[in-house]
Amino acid sequence: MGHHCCSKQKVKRGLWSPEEDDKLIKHITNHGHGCWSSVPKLAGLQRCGKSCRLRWINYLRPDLKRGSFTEQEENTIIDVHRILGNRWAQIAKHLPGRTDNEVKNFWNSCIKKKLIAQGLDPNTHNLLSSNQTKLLKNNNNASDHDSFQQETPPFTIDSTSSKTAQSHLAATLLPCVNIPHYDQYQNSMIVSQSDLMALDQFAANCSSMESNNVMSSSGFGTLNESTCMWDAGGIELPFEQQQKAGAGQEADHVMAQLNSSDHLQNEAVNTFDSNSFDFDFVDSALLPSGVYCNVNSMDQLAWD
DNA sequence: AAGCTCGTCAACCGCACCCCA
DNA sequence: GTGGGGTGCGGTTGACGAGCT
Repeated sequence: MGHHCCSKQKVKRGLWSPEEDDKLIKHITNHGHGCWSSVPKLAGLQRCGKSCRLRWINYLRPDLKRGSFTEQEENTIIDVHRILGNRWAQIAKHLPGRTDNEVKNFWNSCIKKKLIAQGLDPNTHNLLSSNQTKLLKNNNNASDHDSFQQETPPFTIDSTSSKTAQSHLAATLLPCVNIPHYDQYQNSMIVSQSDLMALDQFAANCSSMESNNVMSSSGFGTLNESTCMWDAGGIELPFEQQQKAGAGQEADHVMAQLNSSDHLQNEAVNTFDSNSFDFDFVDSALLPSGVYCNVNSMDQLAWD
């Protein structure tokens, strides 16, 4: 079945020969691609326009970067994917010289496995249960864990969410504070049962939040879905609790940032169970990766 | 050496969107 | 408003090579 753009003509399919590449390069160099459907005829190729376009974009374009992905590129992909999901073209825009196809292949063949190996759901970036991890390792296929995605929609929790959705925040919190540079922190991601319970309690207490609060690689934030922009300090932690936990200067800085937005603070403070949350854990989990203090390119992204 | 399995990646397919007549 | 052509995008396929038995 050919493309509608070339259904009337006899077209060649499959791998491109060097001669075909030459013809396409010469044509586009001399004339530009213009209307892709007319390129094969003008370039003397027995291909459809769509195939020419793909070949040019994914392989022949002069500004393409070759070689394997760098660690920095890998981290960027993970960070952007956490926010955008499988929007490969958007992700590729943050990696100069890389194509959506390249990013997608790299994700499916490499990153996905790494995340699963670390017990993270590659779709949601949430911490997987041991059962889910086993399942994903056995069936390393995106379609196999769609069910997880449906049960745990990524990163969103709002005032209308069910208790299940709210407690999803707890599951979201853990991986998000560690993922950003998972290769650096994978060995330090030690989470006790009591921490998990405390987080769950924290999530349960956040029942009156407004808007959609999400976790970014840069820490707590609020994603305005209509604008796709981040607001700082979407989730507020009570100041006295940080003090009680003995958080130091960095925590002060954090709280100063958080307190600058009192949007949710009062409700969070009012509903927070001061005895059930381990701030030492939050402190140790957040601050080492500089999640509050560094406003990096990922923040800029949300935003785009 | 031959056959098999698995991973990678180029290419294809089908759908959605945009633009224009 | 609408239909058709062109384009972009994400999911999927299949060829190919490396490693293993």
